[in-house]
Amino acid sequence: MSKRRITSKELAKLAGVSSATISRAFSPDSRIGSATRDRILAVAREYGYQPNAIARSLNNQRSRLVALVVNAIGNPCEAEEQQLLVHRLQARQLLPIILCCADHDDRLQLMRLASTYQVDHVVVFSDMVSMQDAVDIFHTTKPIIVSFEPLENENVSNIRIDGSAAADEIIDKIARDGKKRFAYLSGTKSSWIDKLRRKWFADALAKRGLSIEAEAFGDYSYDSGFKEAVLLLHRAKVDAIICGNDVMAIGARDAARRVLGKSTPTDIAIVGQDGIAMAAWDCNDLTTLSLDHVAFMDAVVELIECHEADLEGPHSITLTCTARWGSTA
Amino acid sequence: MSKRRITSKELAKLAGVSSATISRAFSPDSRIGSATRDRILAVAREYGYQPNAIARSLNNQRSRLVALVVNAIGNPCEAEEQQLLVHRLQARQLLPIILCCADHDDRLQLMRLASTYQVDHVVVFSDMVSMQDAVDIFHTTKPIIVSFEPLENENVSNIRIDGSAAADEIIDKIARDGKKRFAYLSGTKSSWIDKLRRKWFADALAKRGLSIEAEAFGDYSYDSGFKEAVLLLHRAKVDAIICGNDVMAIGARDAARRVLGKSTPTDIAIVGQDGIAMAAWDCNDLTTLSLDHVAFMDAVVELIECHEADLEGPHSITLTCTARWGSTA
DNA sequence: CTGCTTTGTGTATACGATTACACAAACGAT
DNA sequence: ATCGTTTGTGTAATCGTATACACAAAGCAG
Repeated sequence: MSKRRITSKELAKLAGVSSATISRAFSPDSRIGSATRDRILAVAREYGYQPNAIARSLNNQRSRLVALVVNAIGNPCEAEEQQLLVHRLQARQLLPIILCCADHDDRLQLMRLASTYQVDHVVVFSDMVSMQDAVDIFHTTKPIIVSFEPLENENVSNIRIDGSAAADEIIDKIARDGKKRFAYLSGTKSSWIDKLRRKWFADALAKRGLSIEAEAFGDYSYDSGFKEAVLLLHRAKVDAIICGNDVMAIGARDAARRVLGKSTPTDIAIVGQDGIAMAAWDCNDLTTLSLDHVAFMDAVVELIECHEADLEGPHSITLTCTARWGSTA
Repeated sequence: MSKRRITSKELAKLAGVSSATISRAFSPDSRIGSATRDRILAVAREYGYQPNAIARSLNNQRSRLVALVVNAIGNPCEAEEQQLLVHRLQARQLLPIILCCADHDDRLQLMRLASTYQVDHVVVFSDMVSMQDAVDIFHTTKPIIVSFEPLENENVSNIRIDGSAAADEIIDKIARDGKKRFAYLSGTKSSWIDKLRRKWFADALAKRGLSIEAEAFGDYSYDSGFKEAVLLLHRAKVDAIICGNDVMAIGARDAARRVLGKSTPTDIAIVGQDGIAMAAWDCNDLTTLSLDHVAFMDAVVELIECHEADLEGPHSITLTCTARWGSTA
């Protein structure tokens, strides 16, 4: 029943040493006799002693906490990456704090709250947060922010994603299949990453004298993909829809199939983005502009390690997307 | 550039008051003149001062950190719940630390690490961790553990889930449709929750003189559902498969369709469990034993609030599952 | 055996907030 | 005008650890 946790001072008494020695027993490279250390660790185990990380953080000025700013946990498009990152952080004895919020103001509030916990690193996945906000809120703790916005800021490291070649490849195939009228279904109205993705495809189309003829905005969810596709297909005669992510693409395909009775890729081509595992499921088999999530999260960890090692300045990594061919385009 | 965060003592000097007064300005119900408070808050905003949560936690003995022990983030079956819970925690100014690990030993290590951060609450979703382990590791901090294991322990609050009625309903329908030979595809070999779910269906079958004739074990993933279903259908002539979760059910359905050329529900009935959003997608339309995730997470929060309010003793809540009817059974 | 370095340990302080206690000023009632 | 209460603020201790510094013991070279 909630007995108070034993402190180093109390353990010191029990082990007949000073509290400083207790601390040293738990620090790998500190001057301490190996006999003393072994004895202390034994007594510690006996009494269930573990150094208090909160107190250590206060003293150290390092919390080993990492804030992860995300749009959503539930959406598979992000969840896969989050899972990979969380595992990698944990392997380094870093604990992830998830900041997840749909509403913009709440998100800033949340980031302010997390910043009071003196997080060592901040990973901003959410493209709704501007780099400037993130820098402002976290500037005092440790100013590395891993993000994907191509903004040059001395305190921000970022990862850039280039999908132009893969988008070109995909558009090439679809155009050669005879499709002529393209629609783009965005995930959000305001995010820059959505605009970037759209540009990859718009450029690929322009190269072939084509263009985005119809457009709609969803919220990265299946339901929005379904609904917007229905509306889109009713108001415009398009034979290809490029979607902002895979989940919306699945929704759009279901809409085309079910509501309009069209089949892919004969009647209409559907393209997703992200390359999540679900896209490759037999029932989906989506053609999608795919990002290597493992490489992506490795890059995030690389940036974090640069920061842990106190390497100065911003760092930048660029990743290239590839096309995953399915039966929808 | 990583300027040190300003402290209350420094701000005190700037505002011409003592650090105690600074602290009071940030504590809602403390004796402080409203003029002083306003002035301090203004100066604080100007210098970007925010009380250091780590220091406060050390003094308070309350970290406002919550450990969430989960099997996976990436699996949609859990992710939806996690998302709901994270939102609810954040609304209460509680920050969630995710502990996510497939491997059993790592998980215990991770829990030990989190416990050194003096988390206020622990929510154990992962059914691979025994209550005893959780109680042992977290007994010193705050001993409330919200879990689903029906174990009576004075320091553990739990949520029980009853799906027996819904399972009965589902089996009834399938049996009336003429299906006679049932298989059960488990999510894990060792978890008690999986055994519980299996029992609901086994009991419903027994009531009708039927039984589980074939069995297989997966890992809650699509791929394992697909693979195990193929093996299962090759070695046993079954016409219904009950799956440990929805994702495996989708895998099993794809296997039956694609590899065996069977269609649902005519040739074979497939049943999932969880009732995730994806199960209702047009392309899946799964029949599933569904749990109300909102009610579920509300229950978790209710237990946490009991604990925040220092209500003594363990608390227990029971939730009932319902059947969601789709086109797969 | 002397002087110097290394090793192991204790003492005391810092980390940045909260809060019990003390006390002065202001206020109200008689 | 006096006493008692309330209000606002400062002082100092506390939370649990890490570490700079001091110092004794031990090891070693000459």
